[in-house]
Amino acid sequence: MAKVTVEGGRSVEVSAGSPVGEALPPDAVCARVDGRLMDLSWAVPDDGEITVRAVTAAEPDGLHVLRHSTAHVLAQAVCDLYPGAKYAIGPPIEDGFYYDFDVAAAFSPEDLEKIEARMREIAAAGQPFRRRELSRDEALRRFEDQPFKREIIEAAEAAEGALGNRFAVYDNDGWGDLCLGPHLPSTSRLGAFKLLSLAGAYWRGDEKRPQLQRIYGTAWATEEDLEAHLHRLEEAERRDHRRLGKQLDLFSFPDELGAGLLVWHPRGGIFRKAVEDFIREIHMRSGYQPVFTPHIAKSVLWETSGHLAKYRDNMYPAMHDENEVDYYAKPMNCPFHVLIYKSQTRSYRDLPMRLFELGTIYRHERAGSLHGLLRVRGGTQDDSHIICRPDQLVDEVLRAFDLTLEIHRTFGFSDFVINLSTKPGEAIGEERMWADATEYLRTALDRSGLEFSVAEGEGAFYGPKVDFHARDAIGRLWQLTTVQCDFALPERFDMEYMGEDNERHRPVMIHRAILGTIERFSGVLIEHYAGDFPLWLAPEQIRVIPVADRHGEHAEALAGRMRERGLRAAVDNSRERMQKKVREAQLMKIPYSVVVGDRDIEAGTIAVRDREGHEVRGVPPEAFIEAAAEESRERRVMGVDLDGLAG
RNA sequence: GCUGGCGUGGCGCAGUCCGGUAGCGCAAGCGACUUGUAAUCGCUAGGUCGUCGGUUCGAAUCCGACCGCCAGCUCCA
Repeated sequence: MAKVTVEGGRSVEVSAGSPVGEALPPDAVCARVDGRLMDLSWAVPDDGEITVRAVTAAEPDGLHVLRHSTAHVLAQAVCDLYPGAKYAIGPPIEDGFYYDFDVAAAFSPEDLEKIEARMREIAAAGQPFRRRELSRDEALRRFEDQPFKREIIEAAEAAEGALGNRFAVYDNDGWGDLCLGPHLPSTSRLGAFKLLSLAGAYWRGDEKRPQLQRIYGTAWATEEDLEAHLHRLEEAERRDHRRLGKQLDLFSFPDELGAGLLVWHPRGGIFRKAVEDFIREIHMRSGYQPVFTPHIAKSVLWETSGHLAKYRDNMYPAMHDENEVDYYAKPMNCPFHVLIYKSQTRSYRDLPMRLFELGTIYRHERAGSLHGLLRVRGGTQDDSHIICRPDQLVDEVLRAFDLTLEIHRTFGFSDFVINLSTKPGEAIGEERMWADATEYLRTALDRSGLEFSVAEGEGAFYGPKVDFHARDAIGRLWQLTTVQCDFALPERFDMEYMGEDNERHRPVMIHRAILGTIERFSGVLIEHYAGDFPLWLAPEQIRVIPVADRHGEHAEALAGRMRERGLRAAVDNSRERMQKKVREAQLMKIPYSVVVGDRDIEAGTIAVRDREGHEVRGVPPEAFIEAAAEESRERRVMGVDLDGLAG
């Protein structure tokens, strides 16, 4: 006999060797024993007492198991329907799971329906997942015709002699998969699932290895959870900046320009200018100096900087000019800023020098990684290089953090995930520099009191960095800010300053971009606000709508007064009905619509409507104009209280 | 870059499987209506069907290349 104590519950006596599941409530999907997740069928050892915790699909670990088992059933269904299919790996992922296959013909969306239907049959059949442990040889024999499984077995053994050379196999109804587990007790316990998409994926993520077909799915404990997730996907779709960019007439990517290259339309231009004006203003206020640099430079600059050696894959090919040297479009602004620094002998009194530029860069990103504004080939960074003495570095990094938080707060972001990224495989500079630079950043982070985690090997090729990821309105994280520490470029460019001791010293450099690129940041803002920009960012802030043609002149006068107060106001004088104009203004997500007709002209009032459809009549025009001008000037995220204006 | 899917007036789509030289809605222009909070009615114009090449009596439709877009290629039994 053995005694099983269920955490937060009672103790049960069970006979030795009986499944731990017998002691657990029926909604358990697996058990946590000594911190390890085990199948419900795991046999209780006969001697002692154990404490176990029931894990249900309502908690992350349980959901993970549920998704893992769903992936397993996906592979089973594929093997049923496509004899000879080779199956590779199928882990649970955030919100779902995937499984990679090698099958003769490409899957089509119709195949997904068939596969999903087969999965439902398997679920309905209630097949138990049975765990067995095999020796290496047995396992190899068991997966004789499954090359990916064989490779996993061989690699696992080479790596760690996993499980002491025992390999777990989960079988249900004759079909089995190599898997550490745990799994659900039965396919009948699968939750609500749906196959979502198809994609290619390299075996082991290596582009030199065979490309497999990946099927993505999502799985949840309940139908309601699944519905909620599908709803979130729709919500993300509704916010898609590429769709909104078109709808709001902000920008476009004409084919004629080339992939990843865009033009900003007038409405997008106003929006972008609002972003840039703010960014310039706050940088000037924070002790940065504006600089301007060209878009191309001779190859020698990129040789010195190390870009041709380490960053060439991301650069556009050279421009050849007969009888002249090659030129390259710049993928970064740093070398130019270095040249500005080096234009004269610098004193320790000149430091820190904070050079700021909205610098346009060109990067030949892989064709398949381009994604609207979020990944472009030509973009403009809010780029700064802070050149300082080593003893100033920590303070300068802290100042950069402060500026980062202030800027993001203004744009409506307040929740961040922060990473300290360390030396990558491809890097320049001595080990010593890397260690020092990383230590400075860590010190600054510690002093800032910000929470952070370390991302090994994720640094830039010239130095370690701190990245800020902002959480948006629907909980997604976006990498925006990067603050990078660089001891290498000052060395390469032989940057110096005269110290107090009348000796030459080497400065250090901080690279930092707070928004990242204006393009990418704009994409994030569009998705964050779903196009409903705060007033100060809205291309058209107020649309004045005359009820009938005869009110046009009055509307124009009103809009004129708004413009005098610095507001971006326009009159809709198209020959449409007023209702149509209201609809139009709302579809264009214009923050405020102002309607004027006979009654207003007579009473000297206006009717104000926000883009959510909230409407207030009888508002004194000056009160509204004043409130809106203030909202815009102060770059508020929240709109004015319309009800408070009604007098 | 790779795998799969897609590309038809400014925008959103049908037509492509089973070749016979294009259709709808919105937007645009014109006319009528002059309207109080999410689409008034009518008329008109607009497309060498991404590009180039091939097959065919004939290609939006079939084949090839290229360009562009979309999903993924990071999560490692």
